[in-house]
Order: sequence, then C-alpha cells, then structure tokens
Amino acid sequence: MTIAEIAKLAGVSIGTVDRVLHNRGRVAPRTIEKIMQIVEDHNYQPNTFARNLKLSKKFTIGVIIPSLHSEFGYWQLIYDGVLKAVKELSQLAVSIELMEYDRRNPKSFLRAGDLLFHKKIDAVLIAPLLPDETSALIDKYPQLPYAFIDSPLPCDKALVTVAQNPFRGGFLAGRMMKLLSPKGGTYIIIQTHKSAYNSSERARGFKSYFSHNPDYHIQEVETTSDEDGENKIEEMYRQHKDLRGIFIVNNAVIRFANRIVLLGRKNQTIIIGYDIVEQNREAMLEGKVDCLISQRPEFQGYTAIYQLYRKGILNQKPDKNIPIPIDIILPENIQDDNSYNFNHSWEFQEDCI
Amino acid sequence: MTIAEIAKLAGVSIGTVDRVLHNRGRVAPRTIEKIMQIVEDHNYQPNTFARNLKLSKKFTIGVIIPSLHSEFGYWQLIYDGVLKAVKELSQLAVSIELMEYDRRNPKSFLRAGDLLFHKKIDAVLIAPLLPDETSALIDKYPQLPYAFIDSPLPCDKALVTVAQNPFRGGFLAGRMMKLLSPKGGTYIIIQTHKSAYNSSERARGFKSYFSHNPDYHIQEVETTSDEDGENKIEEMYRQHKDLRGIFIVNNAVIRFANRIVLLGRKNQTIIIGYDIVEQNREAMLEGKVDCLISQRPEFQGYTAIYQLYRKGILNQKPDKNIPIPIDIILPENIQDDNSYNFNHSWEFQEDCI
DNA sequence: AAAAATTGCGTTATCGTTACCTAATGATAC
DNA sequence: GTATCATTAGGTAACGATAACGCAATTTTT
Repeated sequence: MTIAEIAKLAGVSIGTVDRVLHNRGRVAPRTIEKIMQIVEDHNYQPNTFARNLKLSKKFTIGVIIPSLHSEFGYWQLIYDGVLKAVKELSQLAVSIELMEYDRRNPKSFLRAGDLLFHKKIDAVLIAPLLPDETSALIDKYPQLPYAFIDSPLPCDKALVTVAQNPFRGGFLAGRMMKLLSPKGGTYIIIQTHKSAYNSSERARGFKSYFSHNPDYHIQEVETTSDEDGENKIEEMYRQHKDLRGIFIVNNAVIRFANRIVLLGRKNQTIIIGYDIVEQNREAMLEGKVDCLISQRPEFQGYTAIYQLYRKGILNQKPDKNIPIPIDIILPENIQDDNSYNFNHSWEFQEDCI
Repeated sequence: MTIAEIAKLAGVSIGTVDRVLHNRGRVAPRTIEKIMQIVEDHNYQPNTFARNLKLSKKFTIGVIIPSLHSEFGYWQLIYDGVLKAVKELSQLAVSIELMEYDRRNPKSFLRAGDLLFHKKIDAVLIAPLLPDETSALIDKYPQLPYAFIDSPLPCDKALVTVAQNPFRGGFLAGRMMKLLSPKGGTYIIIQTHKSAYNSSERARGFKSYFSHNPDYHIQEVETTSDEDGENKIEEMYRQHKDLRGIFIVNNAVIRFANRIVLLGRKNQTIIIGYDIVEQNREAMLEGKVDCLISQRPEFQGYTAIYQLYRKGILNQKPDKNIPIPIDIILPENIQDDNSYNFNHSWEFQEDCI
C-alpha cells in the first residue's frame, strides 16, 4: 500500500493524502475521514526507505556515561557495545556524540549534559547514576527520547531502560555465597558508592537472601576514600573470627581481594563481586576471586543504541524495559567470557569431530 | 558522497558510474580506473535507503526447525524470538517462511527443505540437528546464505552460527553438580538424542569436569524409546547405592525428574538439565529440578534473523559466530526468567524508593 | 463592494540508485 | 563511400514519500 494507491481509492491527489497523514491541515473534514478510513482498512505503513531517502534525516545519539577509563574499564565495555551498534547502523544514518563525566562530581555531569545539548542531538543514551542531576537535565531538555543504561531511574522519563535488576543480582550473589560457603558465619557487604541505586539494591538483595537464615550474619561496610575501605576490612577480620565471605557490590572487587590475599585470609574467605573487567578476570584466574556477577556491558550498550534507532529512524515503539540477565561467572566458566564479549568469538572447529 | 558527486568529479555521467560500480561493463578501462580511484578515496558507500527504495527488494528468510510443539515447546521459544525480529524488520522488507520437521525422521527434514526451496527464499535459518541431511540440503542449494541456530555444524557452509558451546555448557553443569552435591558418589548422564552434536558434547564436557576427580563416578545412559530411559534410571538406583546426581543433557529433564520423585529418590539426588521450557520451570518451582542451563532460545532466534537481515538488506558482513552465554538457573533466580524472555519485562517501579 | 485572507486540492521537484534506452564515435566490411 | 557493427557514454524514468508551490473557490475584513 502506497500513498498513490490511497489517493486513487479516495479519489484525491497524493498531496491531499500527505496533508492528512501529517496533519498539515487544509483538507475538508469529509475528505480526512474518507482517507483515514482507507489508511486503517489497509493498515498503511509508510515505506521506510522512501521516507528516509526523502528526509535524509541524520540521527545523532548523545552518549553521557562516566569516564571510559574509570571503574577498571567497565564503561569502556559499555562503549564498545555502543560503537559496535553504531558501526552497524552508520549506513542507516545513525551517529553518536560521546560525553564523559566523573560520577563523583555532579557538576561534571551537568557540564557534560550542557555541552552535549549544544550539539545537534536527536536522542540521548545516559547512565543515570546521579538521580537528581539526571532528572534536572531531562527537565531542562524534555523533548528528546532518553535511554537509560546500567542503572534504572525510578521515573517514567525514559523511553527505554536497559539494566539489570540489581536486587535480584544481589539476591543471587547471596545464593552463590551460600553454595560456595555452606558453613555460615559472618559475611560482609562492601559498598563504595553508597548513594548509587545499583549498589544499595544489590546490598538489599544480598541481605534479603539470608534474612531468614540465622547461620549467616551480614555486616555492611561503607567506604568513601580509597584506603578507607581496605582498612575497615582489616578491622572486620579482627572483630569477627568467623568472617567467611565478602560481597563487593561493584567492580572494585579487585581492590579488596588484593588486600585480603595480603592479609593471608583468602583461604577462609569467599569473595564475590561484579563485572568481568580485565583486572577482575585476572584476579579470578589467580584464585583471588570466587564468583563474579556480570551484567553484560557490551550487550547493554549495543541494545540501547538499537532501541533508540528503532524509535528515531523506524518510528517504532521500543520495549520499555530491557532486563539484562544475571550472569554467574565462576573460575570454571570465565574462559567462556568470550561469550560475553562481542569482539571475540569461539571457534566450533577445534571441538568438532 | 553520492553517485552524482562521483560522476561530477570523474567528468562522466551517473550512468557510467553505475555501470562501473556494478561491473556491468561497457566502460573504457581508463574510465573505470578513474572512477574506482574516486570511490576509494572518498570511501563511497551507497545510500541504503535509495538503494532499497529503487530495488524494492523483498527479503524472505526460510526457517527450518523442528516442530514447534516438540521438545516441551523449546522450538516455540526460538520461534518467538524469530517472530519478534521479523516484526521489527517487517518495514525493512523482511519476512519469513516457516517449515517444521520431525528431528527423529530425516526424511521429513529433507522434505521440509525441498518444500521451502520451491518458494522464493533469499536466506535460510536452519537448526542443523541432522548433520548429513543438512549438508546434503545445502549442497543442493549452495548459493543461499545460511544461518545455523541452536547447534553448530562443523563446516564452513554457514554464514553465521548462533549457538552455545555445548562442551562448556556440560562442563559448567559439572561444576554446578559439584557445588550442589559436594559429597561425591555416582552420577549419571542421560542422553535421549545420542547422535546429536549438542548432546554428546554436553556429556563430554560434564565428564571432562570430573575427569581428575576420583570421588565422582560418572555413568552414561542412552535412551531411545520413551519409557526406556525412565526404566534404566530405576535399574541404576538398584546398581548404585551412592547415586547422588543426574545430568540430563537436554530439555527432557522433566521426564526423569518425575520418575525420580515417584521413586522417592529426589531427596538424595541432584537433578540438572537444560532449558527453561514451561514444564521445566514448573518442575523447578516444585523442587523437582535443582539447576537448569539455559541457552536463551528467544535471543538465538532474534539474533539469527538480524544477522541474515544485515547480510541481505544492508549488505554487511555478519559475525561468523554468535556465542550464546551459558545461563545458570537455580530456584533462587528462576523468578528472573523474564530476563530471558523478550515478552515480559520487569518493572523497576515496584522496587524503587 | 473591493481587497485580503483562508480553505481545499492538485501539481511538481526532490532525495540517490538502478536499469534500460539512445546517441555518439570509430572501426571494419562491402 | 556507405552500410554494419561494436564500443563507450549520456539521458531518463521509475521507486515512494515529502513539502513547497500554485490556483481556484470561498469566507472574512475593511
């Protein structure tokens, strides 16, 4: 079904049909009705190729995420996925503008946002780690479609949210802790970004798993400065002779693992953390970390870009939430981590008959 | 950069440029050279929208998979993902032709193939469960792009393979067995499709995990007819008093779980199987199954269609292998199974402050 | 009542690519 | 010297959607 066919059926010209379809007025009410009837009856869908050819629309997505080199390269992994998607979609007029910020410095976030909005942006991919500032930024530029990544923001300002359920992630970490350390004792949750939604929810999920189990005593530790956290760990070992496990709610697990190994306490301590960033992978291979929860950062970046593209170029309604599976990584399957990385792929050949 | 611009730079008409770009001859060697130089210098990429508008190409993907209602609905899940992708891509001229077969009947596979190829097909999505027949079919129609799904075929006839590494899956199942049943004893691997590549590789991976562990004795059981397998299980319990775990290498886990519960042996037996099909989900919620490995069937179908589309419509080179992550499902995280299903999504709101 | 503005609709050029149809030019054959 | 052919190249009509423009026929304003 094309505009010309609709025009023929309605006994008008394509110009009139076009004016009806785009609500550009200057059409008699009876004509509008007749045309809309035909459009609905035949379920007319505009030809995407013709439409985009004519409009020669450029679709630029602004990307606001923390510094790529921060957090042990976690954001670089997200950005890898973004780049992969953009590469695939470049011939469909999609491009990006990257703007990094320092998540410990709210002003840098607002600055990044303002800088970005001075460029021509058609959509925004944002990691809403700073809820208030993100809300403020969106209120300042409310007309654009926003995709949230890595972490949800409990509001309906997002077109799509690509993130893992942090509560469930923490809950599952609890289950793994119990499997890996069945005896019970004292267990510690470490948060380095207390105010972050993901952090506190993961901690809540972990506690929730043990809430009815009297054998497991859960302690929480918050840290601010860098050395602070490691020192608190030492203190905990002194206080709790039965300290058997540590759950770090983010990718900083390597910091604490190193200290625990240094203290000679690794043998008695199960360490569970987040994300297969390079240093964590090495730590796991060296036996310093027992379990990692992964949230597939490349996939998140890739998917978020595709959702915005579908909205912007294809005019489709994206899924409101894209839940990221909770991957359990153990030393036994970290070799499969290429499964989690778009840039490598395993070869079937070697295993084949 | 457009064809018109190239033509201007080369001092020829767009018709000539077009003839060069499509190798349609009738151009002087010197002109060809000049035009190709410009094309390379400016890295000319044809406009996808214009190209497809002009060609108004239809891209139909033939889908050959086992009956949707077989294997407890596993293939329906794959097909759900296929449908989701096709829905998104329908406005980009993508459509499918489904052809089901009975994997126990090689002839039905060949018949399905022949039926399919009588229709206008531009690409094929195929589950190569029958290696010889698949090879034969491809050799018969070698010019089309093929995507393999669910299971690899060790040959280079596929444009793209979307599948999980079955060896690693079995290996990880071994690890989970050890975690869930740390005592050791006799453990059984059950295969219902011995000749299937996935089945035998998963079994091999599981055995490999325990290959240097004298505490775990691994026995293999093959079954053909339906009741046969369940009866063999009974026999095994009689023979091995220390039978502590069963690994079923596919989604038929429910069959054996039911029998084991009936025998009153569930308490002493850890049961690990594959795939969150509806019956397995229920079985896990009822405590009949302890661990499932999932291979994200919806994602497989979705991704495979997208890869073929990228090749067919966008003329891009798809990734050769798309490895599917090995998901570990436990009763504690099966509630998150919506994470594995495109059709549901969790709401952040309920958990938010 | 004349001028101005509005309404309703048709016409047409354009986006970049493709494929076909001519039109030159030069070479060869008679 | 003309007819025939091959080679090389230019011209152009689609593909479908869009939006500017044009032109009557009305209605509103002065």
